[in-house]
Amino acid sequence: MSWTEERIATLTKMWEGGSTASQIADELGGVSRNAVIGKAHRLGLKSRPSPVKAGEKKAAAKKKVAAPAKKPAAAKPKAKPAAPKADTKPVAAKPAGSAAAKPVPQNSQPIPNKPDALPKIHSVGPGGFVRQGPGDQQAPIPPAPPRRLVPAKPSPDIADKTSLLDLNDRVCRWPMGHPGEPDFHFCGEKVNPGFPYCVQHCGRAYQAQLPRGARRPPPPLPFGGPRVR
DNA sequence: CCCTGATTCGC
DNA sequence: GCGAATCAGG
Repeated sequence: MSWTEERIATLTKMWEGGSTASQIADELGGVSRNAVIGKAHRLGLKSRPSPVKAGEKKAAAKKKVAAPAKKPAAAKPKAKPAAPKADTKPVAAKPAGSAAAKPVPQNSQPIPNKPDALPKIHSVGPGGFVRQGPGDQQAPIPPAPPRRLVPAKPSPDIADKTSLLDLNDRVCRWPMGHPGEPDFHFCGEKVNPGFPYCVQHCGRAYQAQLPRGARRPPPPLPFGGPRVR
């Protein structure tokens, strides 16, 4: 599988929408969870509630498939348990799941006022995502949001449709239209229990193997099949 | 054990 | 660039 524009768009949206890498991989199909994560990082989007936080150890040397030949005397400065970096402070960015957890109200954002904030102009792509300019490196996001960001609905056009953000284990995930397009949404019907799709779409997703010679005409593909323009 | 994302590194 | 292997935390 290759990373087409549409697949990348879906990945980006789902990633930013809070879906897990597994869910994204599952939705895209043909790729592993690792592939999704790897791609996400390469795309520049990252940083999500990761179980592994600062202070990791890079001690373990990775050895993949049987190493064919080692480089002679190619010492790699790898393991470096020492040199504890003291630069990053543990910015407690708890999801604030239990709001009343701490009676001590940790100071909220000092609201980094930016008097010189340039009125950046973003172009908005189909589906409502904000395009990044060429050298527009996503800004470091200095103020770590104390709570999980919930992206607003991309567009009112699909307010009554089942958007990516509306997906859960109980609604049909059959895609309607093409990712990245303004009206892209999901079926949203109640799922056939045990399946990711409703009864109707299960019938499309899972088709019985017919005996030879009794082939069906066209197996309908997800995403509406090949694009017709 | 399961899950998660991060990272490395051979391809 | 890609992604399996591996890691590490929950």
